[in-house]
Amino acid sequence: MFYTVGEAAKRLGVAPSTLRYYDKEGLLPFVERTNGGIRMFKQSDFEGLRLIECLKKTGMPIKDIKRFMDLCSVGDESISERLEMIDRQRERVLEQIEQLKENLQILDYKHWYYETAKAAGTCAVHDSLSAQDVPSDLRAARENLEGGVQERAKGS
Amino acid sequence: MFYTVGEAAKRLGVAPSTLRYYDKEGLLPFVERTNGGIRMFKQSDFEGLRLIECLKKTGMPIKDIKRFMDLCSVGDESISERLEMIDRQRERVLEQIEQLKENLQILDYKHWYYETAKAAGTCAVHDSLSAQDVPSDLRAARENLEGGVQERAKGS
DNA sequence: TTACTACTTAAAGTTAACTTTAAGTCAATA
DNA sequence: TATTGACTTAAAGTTAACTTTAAGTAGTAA
Repeated sequence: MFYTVGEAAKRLGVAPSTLRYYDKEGLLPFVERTNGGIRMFKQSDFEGLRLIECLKKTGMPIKDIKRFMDLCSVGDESISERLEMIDRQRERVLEQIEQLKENLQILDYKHWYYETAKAAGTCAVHDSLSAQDVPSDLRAARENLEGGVQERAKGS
Repeated sequence: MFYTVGEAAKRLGVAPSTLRYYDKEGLLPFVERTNGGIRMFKQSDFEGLRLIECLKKTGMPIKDIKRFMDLCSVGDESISERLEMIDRQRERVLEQIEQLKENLQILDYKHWYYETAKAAGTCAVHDSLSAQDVPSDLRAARENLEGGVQERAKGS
């Protein structure tokens, strides 16, 4: 029912040194030790580790994750603050997704750009193309990419 | 019609040292200089910079961005390879979005968890709750978070 | 011509998040 | 009891992406 640091690391797909580092940074106050000082990860510890993974993957720095874990340790009096941290992180994730979607549009435009150039054998094919030659769902991204400041004279 | 490094940095919302660093790393081969050696950013340079921003924000390392810029410099013979790089990056972005959405679900569950705990004044309220007490759209996230390995005896 | 501000480079410094190393300990097996 | 492999800590090393510093140059305004 218990895992050593190596077994826990394998189960989580991280290096043992990573778990020791997290422990040293105070992210794993819930992990107990044997008399000999060896860490014993129990089933329920993996729930905390899964949350840490979630916070890390959504860009929360180690220090802030430690803050959250400290709040968990003090008990019920910190519920409101924990809720606030979760809500702030949720909003950051929504922003990240929006940002990625916007950048995805630019990559979609570039995909079309190079597909078209590849078919023509040269990027110069785009010199004679205007907005209506660009697939409608990519026009906004093209504007975004090119700054939309000035219109290039076509066919000149 | 030209920008110094400081003006370009301001327009892009980055530090001048960042643009100098990018230039040193070979990301800005298109930026020209005055006789005196001062960088002159022209309108069209901002298109390249916008693409660099896109690649950076989607997690591409500086080295790979340099690779892409080098490909741009060689001309039409590198179109296919540039297309491949764009396509690979597109897929990474789709993966990132999926990952973020999954982690968002966990945060949504935690939001509900702490809202409920806050209302009850204690996290212990969750000890007496079972799967059907969890909003249906959050059950999957709860399973994900708790590993779903074992069912806790209720009310014991 | 003298200030003055922003520019230049090279090199060193910073930060986050690990990873590696060194020296030693624990626990199970031959 | 001795060996083996995984564990322990502290401290140093790594990497990416900048930022800062130092020493000097460019270009403009008085």
